[in-house]
Amino acid sequence: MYGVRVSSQIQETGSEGGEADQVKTGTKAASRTPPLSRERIVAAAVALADAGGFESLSMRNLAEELGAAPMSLYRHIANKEELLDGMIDTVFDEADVPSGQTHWKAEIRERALATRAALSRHRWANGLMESRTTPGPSNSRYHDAFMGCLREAGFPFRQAVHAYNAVQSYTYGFCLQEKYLSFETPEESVELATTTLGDHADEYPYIAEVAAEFAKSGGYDFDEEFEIALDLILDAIERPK
Amino acid sequence: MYGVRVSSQIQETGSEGGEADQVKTGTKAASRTPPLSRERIVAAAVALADAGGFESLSMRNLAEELGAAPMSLYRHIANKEELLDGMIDTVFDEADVPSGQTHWKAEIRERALATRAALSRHRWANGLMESRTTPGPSNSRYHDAFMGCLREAGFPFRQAVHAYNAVQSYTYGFCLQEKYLSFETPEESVELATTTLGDHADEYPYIAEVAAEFAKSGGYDFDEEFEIALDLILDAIERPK
DNA sequence: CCGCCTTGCGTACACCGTACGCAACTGCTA
DNA sequence: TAGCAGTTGCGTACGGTGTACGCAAGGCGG
Repeated sequence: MYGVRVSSQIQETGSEGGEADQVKTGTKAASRTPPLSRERIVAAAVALADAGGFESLSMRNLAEELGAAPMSLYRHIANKEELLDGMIDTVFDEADVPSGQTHWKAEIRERALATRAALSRHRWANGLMESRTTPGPSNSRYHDAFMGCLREAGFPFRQAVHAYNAVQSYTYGFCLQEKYLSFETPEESVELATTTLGDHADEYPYIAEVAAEFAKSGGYDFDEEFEIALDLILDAIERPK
Repeated sequence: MYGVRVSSQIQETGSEGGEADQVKTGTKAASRTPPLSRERIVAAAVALADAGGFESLSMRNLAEELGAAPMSLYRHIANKEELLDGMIDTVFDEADVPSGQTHWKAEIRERALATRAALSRHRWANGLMESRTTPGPSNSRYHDAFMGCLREAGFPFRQAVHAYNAVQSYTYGFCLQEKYLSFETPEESVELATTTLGDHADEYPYIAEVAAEFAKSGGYDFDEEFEIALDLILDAIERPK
């Protein structure tokens, strides 16, 4: 979890030969590194946070990953906050989905799945969202399309808002918890539970039950669980009330 | 948002009857500050983060708030991570609720409301939860009681898990979004919307509609909205399926 | 060829979490 | 009562962070 190198994907991709020498704007010869740009920086930041964890995303690490000096980045982004905004926006971009292809219920379902997929590809995103307040274009597009899907399906305004709220909140919340719990195998879940419980297993009988049940039934399937309550919510929305 | 003083509430809480004060080395005179302790430190950290925002919570600021030197805190907590764990645990403590008093539906509803109340009293908590992995006692108690309420009400194990997941995810997710959007007055919401939209109002027609609707109907009532979809979910859980 | 404008970077600063070791106080035991 | 061990507070210092500032070197229009 340290000094992770992600560069192969990011910087120039082709620089096999390590003579990344003339950082210089080489008077001749193809200068190895392509020029910095906002997009290249943001993409590298996303890749770095994905690979090395959010805490490894420092301006210095990022610069190194890009083969540049730390302060060079500031020619393209105002500050780290803006960088984070950009990163969040790429997540929303990934979470978007073509609209108007199917029944609203299928589309909303797909949107929720895509959102969860994007958020679990970039585990740092969920925690980051809460601190961001200036949405980027993909963010706006994403939310607009989501709301649009419901309105176009004929939901009256208020109902559309309620549906939007229910699905969106559930999705974010699920991803949050998913990361919070984050055990991925049955053994892990049991281990976590026993660690958590310590010797107080009898103090928390219902947690103990959950641990025991999942231990014997082969663990917790996050995908399945996500969809079960999602469908519950979608059905509830559909119902005339 | 700077140099916020929170001390009045924190230090000296027990001064009421307490001339048990000079635990201090005070050769003379009632030395003002009670001795440091883990609880006092955690409580001060919560108060500081509440008042000054999470970013103002540095060990140095916290120490100053407590009238101590930065390094003194480390006699009582291993490191900042542990401090954060403690802070989260106090939030869960606040979010808990007496159990077994009423019908499960009323109790779960109340639990969700209490959770939201605690999370919005401490706006830093939601973003913090995602990084914590070692739950404290209040955390375990909270989750155990929640699950216990459902099991005691007769839900079979799997169903209880689904219900737990639906309500819990929705609640966390709502609070996350609430903070993310965080406008509190109609004017604010309109302002935010127009800022967000910029001159591209026609690019995001559905967001624009939301802004317009809420502008004329007196803003967005988070409390009401939370409960509407919450009840939707609770009803869906209740239904035999 | 000259000057301007953009891009990259080296240095420096304030702030962060915290390792380490000393000093002062407490409470015990002789 | 003297001494000693243990606990608590703190001063100093180190390596990390984000980033202000100003210089240097290319690209480019005149």
